[in-house]
Amino acid sequence: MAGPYKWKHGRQGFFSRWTEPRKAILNLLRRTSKHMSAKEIYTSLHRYYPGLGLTTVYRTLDLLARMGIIQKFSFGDGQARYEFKSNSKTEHHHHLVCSQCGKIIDYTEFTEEELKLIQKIENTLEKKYDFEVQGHNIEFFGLCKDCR
Amino acid sequence: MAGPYKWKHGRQGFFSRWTEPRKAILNLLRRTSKHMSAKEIYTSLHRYYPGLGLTTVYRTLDLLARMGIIQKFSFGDGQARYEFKSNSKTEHHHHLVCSQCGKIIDYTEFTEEELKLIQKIENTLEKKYDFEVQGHNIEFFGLCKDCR
DNA sequence: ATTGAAAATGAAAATCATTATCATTAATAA
DNA sequence: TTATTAATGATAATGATTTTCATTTTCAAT
Ligand SMILES: [Mn+2]
Ligand SMILES: [Mn+2]
Ligand SMILES: [Zn+2]
Ligand SMILES: [Zn+2]
Repeated sequence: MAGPYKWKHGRQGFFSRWTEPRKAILNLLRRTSKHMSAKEIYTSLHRYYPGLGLTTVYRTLDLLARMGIIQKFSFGDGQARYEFKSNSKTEHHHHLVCSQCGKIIDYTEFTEEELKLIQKIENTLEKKYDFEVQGHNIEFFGLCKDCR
Repeated sequence: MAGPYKWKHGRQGFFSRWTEPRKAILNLLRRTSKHMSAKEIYTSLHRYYPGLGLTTVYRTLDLLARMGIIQKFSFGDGQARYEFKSNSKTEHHHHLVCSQCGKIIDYTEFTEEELKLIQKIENTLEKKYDFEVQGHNIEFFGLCKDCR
């Protein structure tokens, strides 16, 4: 009896095969500027990959999120939304969410002041609450141009 | 045939009767420091109000949120959570969310610097995006003391 | 006190996003 | 090739929230 099989494991042992569905889903999120839900991703890709199933979309999104490649958000409209997570700090951004129509606007204009303060706050929190800060979600909600 | 009936309308025309279930739900949220879900509120109150239905809890939470008395949150654990919204600025707070166990910690220690900067950012956003800011959600996520 | 319109309620059914099952297919080390 | 595991997708199950609908409650007008 042979010993256990060995696999070329994918990045960080999260998966072992970089398949078509996975590529397609990540590429879509890479390209789009939208904050897409699983259903939207499925509908968008199903056109080119008729075999693709919604289950695989959910599984892949979970996988990519666990790997830290994409970020999952709950904006409060009942479905999770995802976006590609750039590793460059300059592309980090926050959100403006219209509480009327649900539109989401990316907000990227950070001042030095802002960046420093956030860093300072995170340090304070780590000490005060013995909490390891991994990231933050900052959103401003209100009424967008069209919903005023 | 008499003309249309006239009603003493409740605050801002959102409702017309300040009933027992409504009082009970608001009072619970007023007292607790937790961030409770509809189900949790239902379970907690059902003990004292055996007639209370989960549907009424959902309806009342929606009502109170629309009135601006409570705030609805989506922390990403699959169910909405609610908390009483103090009108005093000193009680405004942000959240630390443990991505492992879901624990939510209120964070209230704001510096002058922090408050001013947030105000400044909101003003910038209003102009730049023609967006009427009504509030913000700021959360830091990571690992709590027990989950490190 | 009685009446009748409208509001509020709760049980049950419906909806909708997400997850679990399971049988099938694809990939690949041996 | 073959044996073994990974990946997939159809389907069923789950769980939170909403909708429907029949009943009860409230209250202004009589
Ligand atoms: Mn974004
Ligand atoms: Mn809180
Ligand atoms: Zn809008
Ligand atoms: Zn924790």
